[in-house]
Amino acid sequence: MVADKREAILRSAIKVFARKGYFNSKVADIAGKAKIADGTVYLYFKGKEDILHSIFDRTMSEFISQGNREIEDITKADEKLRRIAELHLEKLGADQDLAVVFQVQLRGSIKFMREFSAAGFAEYLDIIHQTIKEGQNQGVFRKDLNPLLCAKLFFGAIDEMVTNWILSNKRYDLAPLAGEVVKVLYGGILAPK
Amino acid sequence: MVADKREAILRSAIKVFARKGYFNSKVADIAGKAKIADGTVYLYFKGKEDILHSIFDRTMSEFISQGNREIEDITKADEKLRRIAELHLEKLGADQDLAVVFQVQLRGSIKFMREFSAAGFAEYLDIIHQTIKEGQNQGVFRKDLNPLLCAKLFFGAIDEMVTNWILSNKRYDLAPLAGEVVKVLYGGILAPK
Amino acid sequence: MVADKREAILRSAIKVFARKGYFNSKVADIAGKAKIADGTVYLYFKGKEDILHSIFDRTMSEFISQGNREIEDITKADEKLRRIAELHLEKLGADQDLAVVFQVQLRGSIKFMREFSAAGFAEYLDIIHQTIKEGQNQGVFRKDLNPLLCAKLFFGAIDEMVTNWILSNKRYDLAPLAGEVVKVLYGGILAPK
Amino acid sequence: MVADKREAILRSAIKVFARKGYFNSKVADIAGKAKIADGTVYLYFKGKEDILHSIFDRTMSEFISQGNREIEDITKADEKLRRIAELHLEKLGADQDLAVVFQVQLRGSIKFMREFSAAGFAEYLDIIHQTIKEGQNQGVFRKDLNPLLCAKLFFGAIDEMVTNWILSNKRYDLAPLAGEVVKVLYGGILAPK
DNA sequence: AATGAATGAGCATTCATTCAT
DNA sequence: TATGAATGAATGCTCATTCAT
Repeated sequence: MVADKREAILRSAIKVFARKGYFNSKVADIAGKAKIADGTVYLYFKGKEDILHSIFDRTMSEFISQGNREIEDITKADEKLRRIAELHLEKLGADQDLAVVFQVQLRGSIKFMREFSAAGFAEYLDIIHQTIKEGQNQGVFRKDLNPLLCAKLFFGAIDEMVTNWILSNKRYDLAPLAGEVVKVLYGGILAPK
Repeated sequence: MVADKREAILRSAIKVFARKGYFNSKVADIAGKAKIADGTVYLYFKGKEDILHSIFDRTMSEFISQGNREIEDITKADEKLRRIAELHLEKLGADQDLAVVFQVQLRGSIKFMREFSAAGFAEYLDIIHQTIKEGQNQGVFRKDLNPLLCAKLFFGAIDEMVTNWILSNKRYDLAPLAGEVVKVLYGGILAPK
Repeated sequence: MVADKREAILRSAIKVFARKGYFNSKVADIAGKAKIADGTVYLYFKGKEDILHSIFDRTMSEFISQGNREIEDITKADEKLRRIAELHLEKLGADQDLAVVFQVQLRGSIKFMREFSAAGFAEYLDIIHQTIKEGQNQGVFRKDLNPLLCAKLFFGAIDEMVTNWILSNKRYDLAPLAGEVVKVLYGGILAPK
Repeated sequence: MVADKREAILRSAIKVFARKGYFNSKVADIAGKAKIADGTVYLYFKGKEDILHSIFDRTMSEFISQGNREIEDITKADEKLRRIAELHLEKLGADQDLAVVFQVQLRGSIKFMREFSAAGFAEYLDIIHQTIKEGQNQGVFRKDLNPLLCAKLFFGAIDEMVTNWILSNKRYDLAPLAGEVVKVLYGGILAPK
C-alpha cells in the first residue's frame, strides 16, 4: 500500500535524522533503513527536505487535531491548558526520536523555522492563545496580561522541558513535568504576601 | 593585529551563518566578507566548526561575566532575576545576527547542543538557579517550587521571546519584553481569588 | 558490465599515471579518459590509491600465474630462468604505459614499496629463488653461491633493462634483451683463463 | 656562512623526504627541521623541486668524483669494478636517509628520472661502461659481451641490493654485499663443466 | 512501482610561494 | 639576509538526484 511505504520512509527518516542530524543524514541511509532502493524515496517525496517537512507537517497536524479533540470537552480554560501541556510532553516523551528531530533538527535553519512558524506552529500557538483568552473571559486567568505573550511563554516553558530532557539523555520521565510547569505558571513564583 | 583579524573573521562568520545557516555557509563566504584569503581563516581557526564554537564560547562567557557583574550589587533576588532577563534580551536584541546564530544555528546539531549544554550554558543556567534558591531563602520566592525547574522554565520563556522575535523579522523591540515576562512569571497567570 | 567498467578505469589510470605520475594525476583525468563521471570511479574503487594498488595486484598476479604456468613444463632450471626473463621483458615491453607505472610510479613511496614488497613481489622473487635452488640441486648452477642473492641480482638486472628502456623512450625492442642478460649472468663477465 | 645554511637545508630535506616521501613532505617541515623560517628556503633554492635536484646533483657528483679518485690508481679493471661496487654500497649504507631518497623518492617521477638519467647518472654509468671496456682490452673481461649492457646489468644488480636493504628496514650491513655481487657477476652462476 | 548505477556539482582544507617588514 | 603572515590555486571525495531498465 502506498501509504505504508510513505510511512515507512518517514519512520526511517525520523530515526536517521535523530541519530545523525539532518545535514549529516544521507538519503541512502533512510532508504536503507526502510529497506527500499534509494530511487524509491523520490516516488514518495520530492527530496530530502520534503521528508523533513513531511515529518513536521504530519506530527504537527496530529498535535493539533488531537489537542483540539481532547480539549473540546473540557470547559474550564485552566484545565484545558493543563491538558495541552500534558499531551505535548506525553507525545514527545513517548517517541524519543521524534522529540530529537523536533527540538534539534528542525531548528537548524532559519528558512525552515520560518515555514515551520508560518505553518502548523502558528496554529498550535493559536490554540494556546485562544485558550488563554477564553480563560480571561471566564475570569479564571488574570486580565491584565497579554494573552499572546502568555501563550509564547507557556510554549517556551514546555519546549525547554523537552530540550533539557533530550540533552539529559532522557534519563527521566517527561510527562510528569506538565503538572509542575503548570503549577509554576499558574501561581507564579513570588511568595504570597 | 592578530586579535583584529580573528575578530573580523568571527564577525563575518556571524553574519554569514545568520543569513545562510551553518551547513550552507562556505568558508569562502566568511573569508570573502572578512576581506581575507580563504587560507587565512585557517591561521586563526582550526576549521569551520571551530569558528562556530568560538562564536559560542566568546558570547557565552560575555553573557556570564556581564551577568555576574551586573547582579552582584543587587540584593534582592527578584530584582536580580529581572536584571538577567533584561540583559539577555538587550544583548541579543542589540545584535540581531548573533541572535540568529544563537537561537537557530547552534541548535542544529545534537552534538553541538550537548557541548553547548555541558559548557557555558550549564553555567548560565546555574546563575539563574542559584538566584532562585537565594530568593527562596530570602522569602521572596515560594519555597514549594523546584528551583531548578523554575530556572529552566525561566530560561525557556526568555529564549522563546528571542526566537519569536527573530522569526517575526525583528519588527519590534526585544528588550522591553523582559518586564512582561517577569511580570507573568512572578505573579502567575491565574486570577487572584 | 561491471568488470568492463572497472577494467576501463584501470586502463585509463595506467595511461594517466604513466604520463603524469601518480601524484600529478587527477581522479578527474582518469574518469575523463574512461568517459565516465568522476563519482563513478568511487563505485569501483575506494579512492585514487586503491586504483594504484589494483593495477599492481592485477598485474602481479598475472605475472606470477603466467610465470608458473610457463615454467612448469620446463625441466632444466637454467631454461626456466631464461623463460622467466623473457616473459618479464615481453610483458612489460608489450605494454609501455604499464611498464612506466611499474618501474617509476610504484617506486615513489616507501609505504607502497613495502606493501609491494610484502605482497606479490615477494612471491615473484620466490619463484626465481626456488628456480635457482632447483638448478643448484640439478647441478646446473654453482652451489657456492647464495641463491637468494642471485635471485635479487637476477631481478635487479632485468629490472634495470626495463628502466633503461623506458628512459630511452622505448626506441628499441625490450624482449630480445632477455637472452643477453641471461648470457652474462650465466657465464659471468670474466674471461676464461 | 651561506654554504652552511644551504647545507643545513639539504640535510633537513634528506631526512624529511626519507621519512615522508617527496610529495608528502612540506617545505615548512624542511624549514622547521633546519631551524629557519619558511621563506628563507627560497633564498637558497628556487623551490621544493630544486631541493630534490640539488640533493641528487650534490650526491651524484660526489659519487663520481670520489669514484674516479679511488679507481685512478687501480690498474686492473676487475679490481676497479669491485671498488666501485664497494664505494656505492658503503656510501649509501652509511647514510640511510640518503639511500631512501635515492632509491625511492627520486624514482617517483618520469620527469625527474629523465633528468636524473641525462645528468649525473649517465656519467656514472659511463664510468662503469669504460671500466668494462678497459677490462675487455686488458683481456680480463670476455670480449663477446656488450659492455654497455654489462654496465647496466652491474648497476641494476647493485641498485637492487640497496632497494632490498631499505625495504628490509636496514637490518643488516650493506657494504659486505659488494664482494658477493662481484663474485656472482664475474664467475657467472652456471656450474663449470 | 521499483530499482540502483550513474551522474557531477559542490567544498573544506592544504601548502608552495610571495613579499612587506 | 631573514622572517612568517598572507595568499589562493588546486583537488579528492560525497551524496542528492536522475533515469534507463
